[in-house]
Amino acid sequence: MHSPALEGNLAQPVIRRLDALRQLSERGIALLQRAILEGLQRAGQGEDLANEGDPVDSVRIILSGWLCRFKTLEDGRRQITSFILPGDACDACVYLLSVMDHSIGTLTPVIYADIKRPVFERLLAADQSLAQAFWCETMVNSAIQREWTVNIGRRIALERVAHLLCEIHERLRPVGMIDGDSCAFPVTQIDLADATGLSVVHVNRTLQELRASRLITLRDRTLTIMDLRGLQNIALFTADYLHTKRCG
Amino acid sequence: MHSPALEGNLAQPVIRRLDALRQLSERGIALLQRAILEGLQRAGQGEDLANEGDPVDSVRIILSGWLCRFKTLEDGRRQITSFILPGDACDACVYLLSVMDHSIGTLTPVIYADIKRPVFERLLAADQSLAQAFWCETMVNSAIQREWTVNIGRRIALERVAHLLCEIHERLRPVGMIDGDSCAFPVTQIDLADATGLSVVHVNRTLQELRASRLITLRDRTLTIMDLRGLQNIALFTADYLHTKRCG
DNA sequence: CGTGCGGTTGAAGTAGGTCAAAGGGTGTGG
DNA sequence: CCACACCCTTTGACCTACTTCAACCGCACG
Repeated sequence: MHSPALEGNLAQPVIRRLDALRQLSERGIALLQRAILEGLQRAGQGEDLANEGDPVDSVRIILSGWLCRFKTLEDGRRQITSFILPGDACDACVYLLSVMDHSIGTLTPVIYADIKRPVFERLLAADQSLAQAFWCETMVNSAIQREWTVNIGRRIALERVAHLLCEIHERLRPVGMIDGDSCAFPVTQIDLADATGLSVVHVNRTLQELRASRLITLRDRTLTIMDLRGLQNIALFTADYLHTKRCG
Repeated sequence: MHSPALEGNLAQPVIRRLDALRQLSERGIALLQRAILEGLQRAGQGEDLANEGDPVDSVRIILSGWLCRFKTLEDGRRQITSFILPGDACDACVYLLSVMDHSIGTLTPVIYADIKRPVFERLLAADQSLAQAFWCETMVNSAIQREWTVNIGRRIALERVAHLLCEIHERLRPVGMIDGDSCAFPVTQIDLADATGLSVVHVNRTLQELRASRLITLRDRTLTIMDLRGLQNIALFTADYLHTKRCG
């Protein structure tokens, strides 16, 4: 686990993700890679990396594993506001706000880099392409959050679940986590319900409908999209909001 | 309208907003004020300032008037994803994405400053406090968007509408647009429905319920919150996510 | 071998949607 | 100055997509 080769691989998803948004300079890549290796951390499944109210003083970059942001109402109702996938920088900039207004929990074991704020700021100052890539990432996250608002506000259950699956599929691709038409999908139906604003029971029935329509298979934490076009159609999905083209 | 005094006043909401997030330097204020005055624009009510797919090459800072961001599905369903209030910088950073993934429409006549990207970037480079304030603003907007996800996903109609009213009230305060317990509220029930993910009919009945509970008055585009604590209670509202304390 | 979690099923209830029509205010054109 | 049109609001009746409750199943794990 501590051979240079393996460690180099660890940073791959992040670099792929950022480089897809904004071409990184060689120097930027090297600096980033070093910062990542110096801040390596692990967390188990079902842990909360941060809670509402916590002070924020570092940036976390996810190297492997899935997480989710969520908020909980006083009476226990829970809403997942986004999924954080390998290569995502969670809180690249949230730290500007000093205090967490939401929580972050792991859905799987996770390997991440914890980069202290001053280190991160030096990183951005040292390489313009890195700074721009991180800002782009932040803006894409905002765009995703807007789309979730639309999804939950105006799509019916079937469209809503389908849309979420399309989004995750599309986001996993650039970081190389799609294998054919399948991908890991470590999200329980409970999580899916909390992410879509539906009840577990209804998510269950909705998934069955998607399966019955031969659009997807979802078993043993593996999602297979059998008919991507079909799924996108019923989801009213267009990938524009993910801004996968290079920006800036 | 073109006396220096009046023009100075125009920029007030923006400066108050940004300064509340991150104390601005004298120099920063002066630079910002100049950039604003050089880019003054107007728009009428019901105009779209930008549409999905449009290229983005400037930042708009709202000096007076209300706008909303929204997305429309193919079949006409519409979701407002946020309200843009006086003092807000719409797209302070969205321009990084090059293409709009949503539209922006006016709810009232609007006065705004259109600042071209290179000018804006020079502004940020010239004064650190301005740069930080704008980034903070962007992060607060993300936080608001997350809360909307929670609102629409997990709150019932009554809570949801109440929460939206609380939020707007709270956001108008720092820019000095609250008069006692009243404020302008140029949002139709149609808009309210599109913002909350409800139907117009149900928004209407929900408002009546809030009125019957003597929590609010809403007539002639004026909102009066008669019992703020009560409204916040049923909305499960806490202002934390608005990060009104200085940050950074 | 129990215990607990996630998934599945059925039955019954309800929050909120849809449809349709009517009322009030305002602006416009004849 | 009236009439008409348009937009927003309001109301009533009916409908349904989704929730809730409750139970059961299968599987992994201690």
